[in-house]
Amino acid sequence: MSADIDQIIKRSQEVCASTGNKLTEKRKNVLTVLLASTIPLSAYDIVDKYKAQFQESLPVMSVYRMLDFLIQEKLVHKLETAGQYMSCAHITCNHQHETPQFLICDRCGSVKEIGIKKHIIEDLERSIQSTGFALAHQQLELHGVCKQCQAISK
Amino acid sequence: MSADIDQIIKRSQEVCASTGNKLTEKRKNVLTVLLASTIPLSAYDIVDKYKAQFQESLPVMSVYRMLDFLIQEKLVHKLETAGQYMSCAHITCNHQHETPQFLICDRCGSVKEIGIKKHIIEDLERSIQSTGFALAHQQLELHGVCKQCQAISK
DNA sequence: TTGGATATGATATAACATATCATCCTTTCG
DNA sequence: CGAAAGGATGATATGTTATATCATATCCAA
Repeated sequence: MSADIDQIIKRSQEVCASTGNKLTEKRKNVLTVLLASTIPLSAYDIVDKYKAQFQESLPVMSVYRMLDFLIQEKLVHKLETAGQYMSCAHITCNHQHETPQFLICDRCGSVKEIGIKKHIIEDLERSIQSTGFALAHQQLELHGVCKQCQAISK
Repeated sequence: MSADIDQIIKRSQEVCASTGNKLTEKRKNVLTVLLASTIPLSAYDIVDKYKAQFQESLPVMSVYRMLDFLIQEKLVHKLETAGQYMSCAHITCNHQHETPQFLICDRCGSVKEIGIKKHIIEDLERSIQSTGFALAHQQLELHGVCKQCQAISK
């Protein structure tokens, strides 16, 4: 485990402790698998990587439960448009989480998580207000082509 | 078929003709099923409704193909976060389509399609520009609770 | 009328997700 | 200490969304 990942895990344990929950060995391992990946993974991808990395087979049911837990602790995001999961890019940040905005490359599958500007969200909310709709978990998933893939196709 | 739906279908036929394509009987029926629904439907939902409405069984494979066609003609939208489909609320409008923005009620499943303000999209694009990412099909799916459901829960 | 293009059918399977009941492990409290 | 309770995980089955592939049918143009 790289020093970086080690540090993020340590911070994750603190996050869980602060909510009165436990980052068990297996939950920690699932998070580690996600941290080690440059692209988001499906629950079934995680089963495979987990087996390769830890020589231990995990039922997909358990992976889903552990993902639910990690999402609840805000250590992991689910990409709804892809049915995939990725670790939060800001686990070690102390500041409050902004509304996450994901730039999903439809060519290579990489995803960049950027914070969305507050005033854009505010504009969006204002634009919605007249309809009486109450926004829930705000998360924007934007599809396109990343810089690297654009360079390649030229 | 209601007069409203009848008119939308007529307009849809013109749209297809203008792109050199045909709104066949079955494609028209699939669109009719979607137009008649107040909530978005999955491909499998459409199979069921189609059977009830037209006394004819359609393979789900065909439904997916027809949906692909209708989406290409911009008569139908796919909600990526839900795996469901709905007819475009603006088929009979002549103006150019704005970036669609969907307000999805997580309680009752209803979806409201509203046009997003141009300046918000421009802000979003500017916010993304620095990363070198090229946006593709722009569509925002926002989850929350609609006005009616808020009223009920009070 | 025939031949190519487009549309649809049939079958199989992949990929993502949940329901349910059983088992195991830890914590707590008498 | 030891049993009860609650949380975490395992095992099995099944539901839901989507695609691959090959076959058949329909339509239009040369």
